[in-house]
Amino acid sequence: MPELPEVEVVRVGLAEHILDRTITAVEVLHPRAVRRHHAGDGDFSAQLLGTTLADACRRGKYLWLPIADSLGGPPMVSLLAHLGMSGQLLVGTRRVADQVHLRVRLRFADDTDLRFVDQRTFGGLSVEPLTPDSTSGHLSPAVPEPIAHIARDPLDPSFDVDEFATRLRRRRTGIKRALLDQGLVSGIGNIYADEALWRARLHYARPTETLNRPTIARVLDAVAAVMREALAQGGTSFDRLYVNVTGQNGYFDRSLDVYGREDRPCHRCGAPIARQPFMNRSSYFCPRCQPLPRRARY
DNA sequence: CAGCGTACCTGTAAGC
DNA sequence: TGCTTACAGGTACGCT
Repeated sequence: MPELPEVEVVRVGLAEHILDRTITAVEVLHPRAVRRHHAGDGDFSAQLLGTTLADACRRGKYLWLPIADSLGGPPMVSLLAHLGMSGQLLVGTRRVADQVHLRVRLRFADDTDLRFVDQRTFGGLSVEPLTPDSTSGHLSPAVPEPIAHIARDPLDPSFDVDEFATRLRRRRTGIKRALLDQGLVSGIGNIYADEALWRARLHYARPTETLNRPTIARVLDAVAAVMREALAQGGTSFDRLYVNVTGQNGYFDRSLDVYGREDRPCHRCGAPIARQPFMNRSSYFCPRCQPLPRRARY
């Protein structure tokens, strides 16, 4: 469930299903799933056992669940999750059979459980200290230490457009590479980058230093709009790897304008959508609506 | 040090 | 049919 809308669908599901329940067992079935927890899987389990998860938070593609403080103060640590390319967080019960790629399970006192299922094991869980937020904005809730460098995402009310524009124009790269840089703006992945650039009519290799303020605002508006629309449809699911906490898939794949539509007609002008290799993957775009700039940065 | 290429995994689908 | 290759929603690390 990789990009922001899909992760937000999961966050909402976690908030509805697993908060304020005592964790009675922690099972790490694949050590790679907790490789970011440097103290090891024994410590990972020990830090969670007997606690409750107080909230479900997200920035970009990262999720975290603050652990209720035993003395009643504000949480000091949190369970941090990243879904990588194929991770799922599923709410189940004792009677649900183990998934093939089940990596970690937290059991709760009421017979429900939270399962981290991940085919490719690029995702993972860890327990991390919470630290005051260093990014811009008036509200400064705590964030897990390893994601302190992750920028705010376009759906964050404290996202600072001016700061983003300044930093973007200092870059010497193409617009798509910049949009995928989670330290500059978070939550955007390969699907929504291509969809937003199509909406903003910009080629993915357009040099960032050539973008003026109105154009940058247009790109950000396109990103936010496509993400809100995707969220309303439960996210994008090409296959059963991408589902919410109860195993339901999203429907935004039907609304995609360019991603995965090579050789099919552009929804605006009818020209065949092009696909080009990009960062070991693909970029999809309309060669007529999004012409190659005179100078290009890939 | 910013920017870019590659490695990390497993599975599916297409090509021969 | 079976083997090989290309590709997949992401990030981290090493090299230049």
